[in-house]
Amino acid sequence: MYTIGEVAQLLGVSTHTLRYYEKEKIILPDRNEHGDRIYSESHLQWLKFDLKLKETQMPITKIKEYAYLYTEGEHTAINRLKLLEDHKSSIENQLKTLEETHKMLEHKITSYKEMILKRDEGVTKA
Amino acid sequence: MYTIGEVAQLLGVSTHTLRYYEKEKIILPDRNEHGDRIYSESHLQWLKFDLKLKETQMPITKIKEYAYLYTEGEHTAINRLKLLEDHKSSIENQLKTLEETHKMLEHKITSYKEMILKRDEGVTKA
DNA sequence: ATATGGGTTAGAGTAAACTCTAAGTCAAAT
DNA sequence: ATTTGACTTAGAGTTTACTCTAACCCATAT
Repeated sequence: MYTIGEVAQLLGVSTHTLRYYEKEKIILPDRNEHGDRIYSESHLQWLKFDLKLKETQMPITKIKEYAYLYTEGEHTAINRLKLLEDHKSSIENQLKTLEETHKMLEHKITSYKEMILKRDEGVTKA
Repeated sequence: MYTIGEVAQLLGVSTHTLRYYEKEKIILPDRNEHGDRIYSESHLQWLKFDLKLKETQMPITKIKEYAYLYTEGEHTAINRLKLLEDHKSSIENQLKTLEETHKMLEHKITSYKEMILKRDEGVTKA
């Protein structure tokens, strides 16, 4: 069981952000007798997953949608499946772009190194 | 040689965006006798590269910096090299996150499919 | 006693990257 | 003649995802 501050620390987000996610109904932690938010292990896992979705460019609106469907129960399973499959495709596209660009950069970096080397040889000779 | 509208079409950006990039000194196309922007093949290649950087999460400020260093001449080659190497690292981190999340999604998707299948079997039997 | 960390509402502010509007000009094509 | 696509300046507006402030309350730890 974690307080908001502990969760913030653990996940590297601010307490502001956690309250904002709650306002957006992305996570709904429990409360203790004082009204303080209490996050369980499963809340933490949920948040971690959400942050992975965010890191992989899923917009907050989609994450909200997923969370909403979740609260709506089992009959939304197909919708959630669809949403996750769409995101999987998106990730595959991103991977493609990143791999391509990675290759381009490797080439450019090699060229730059050669260029600098030749230039510096020239300087040494002069 | 391309007009701004042609470049916009080819690259899938708006003419607004191209003028904005020019204001930000990311691309500086030539002009014809009427003052219309004229983009050469190399301008196009430059833009394509910039868009790849953008797609791989390089902020516009960094792209501007790279463009600025370029205009400053050969003595900035080491700085440009450093910038590209940093971005290569960033891409490697993104790849890691995406691959991890891709795996997570594959698992979740499998679970969902099983869950839906079992549920529908139940319905058929009832 | 006071500092720390938690709570609230309501709303303002921020940064990034566009995106668009107004209001006018100019040239080529139909 | 008019539509189309180009140009200009200057600045306003939009979206996303926070981020923070005010102003006040409550409980635990030092």
